[in-house]
Amino acid sequence: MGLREPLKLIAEDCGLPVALEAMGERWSFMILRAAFNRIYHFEEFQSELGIARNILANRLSRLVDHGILMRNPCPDDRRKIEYRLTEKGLALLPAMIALRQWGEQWGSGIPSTPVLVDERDHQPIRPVTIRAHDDRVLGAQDLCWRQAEEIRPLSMSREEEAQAAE
Amino acid sequence: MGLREPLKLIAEDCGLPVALEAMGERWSFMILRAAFNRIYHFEEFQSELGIARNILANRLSRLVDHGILMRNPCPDDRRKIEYRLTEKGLALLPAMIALRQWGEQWGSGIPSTPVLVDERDHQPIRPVTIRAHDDRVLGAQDLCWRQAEEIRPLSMSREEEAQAAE
DNA sequence: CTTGGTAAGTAGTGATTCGCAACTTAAATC
DNA sequence: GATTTAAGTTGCGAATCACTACTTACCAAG
Repeated sequence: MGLREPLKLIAEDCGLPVALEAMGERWSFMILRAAFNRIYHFEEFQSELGIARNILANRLSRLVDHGILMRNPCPDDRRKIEYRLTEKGLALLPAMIALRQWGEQWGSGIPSTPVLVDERDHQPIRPVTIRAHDDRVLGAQDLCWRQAEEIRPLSMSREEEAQAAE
Repeated sequence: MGLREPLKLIAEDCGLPVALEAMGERWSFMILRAAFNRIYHFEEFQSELGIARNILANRLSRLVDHGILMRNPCPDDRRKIEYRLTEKGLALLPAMIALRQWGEQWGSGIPSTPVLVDERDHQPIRPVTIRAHDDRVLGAQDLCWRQAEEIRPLSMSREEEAQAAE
């Protein structure tokens, strides 16, 4: 039977299945990207993405159910509904940018214009990387797993000590 | 007809559709995660993930086709085949970690043990963030789009100037 | 207040994919 | 030679996807 088991039940030690449960379907990330690009209404999503209407309705509902989008009826035109990113939805930006940058760099090498830049000085953003607590950039070979109990704080800064003491 | 158009044809200005074309299917990220966790063989993936065998075979082939995994017959046991991450596959680590961290933080708030730590000092890694060229952390409101031509270098370091002059 | 148009969503219909189990092939092991 | 193991492949029913057409609620013009 195609009764698909939620992915999050498979490896609960990890947040990845939880994230995929919410965002792992075919159009979810494209809808999220559109929402970041100030697309707010059903018809806008539909014409922007070319997605089938029933699928779009289903995805938007799912994203709302997962608390990634919020559904606000427009006060000025009560036919219209605005889908807006919640805080939880906005928090997906690093994941989306990381995916996007990977696609740019490794997928058929498109220079990809327009470029995403820092609004303050209009310089391109850096590639998204894994960072150690002291901001060193880490690769896959620099990482390993530890139980939470094994982690011991070493050489806190003043700020961090003050924060930890709360 | 369900003849699904590749997502990358829809918005070519962006690497996201390209990334989703390769990694957007149901099990792809779970397989990638397993590969990062030193799962290399078909039967290991199968028992680790509980995925159907035909789907697993299909996904592994697709990931190999996309250059994310490489398929190496084992010299010692010629029945066995090792699926190993390529450089392109390893480059997905930031995207995967970003997704994982989002799932941890926003999905039912699991503390998530074991924790991913820096191998050098066994301290937990930082949350993945968007960074400006000078390493400032940026949020969604700090970003905007620019044409590549509009970007002008300002205040290069010696190294960057030397690199740009090549 | 009726007609036309727009926004959002639903229903119907095939094509495709998914999930499960059983089967196949080739190589290693007993 | 017989059995076991690794890596798939095949067949089938269920779920999902995509396309089109239809519906409902609302706004706007005449």
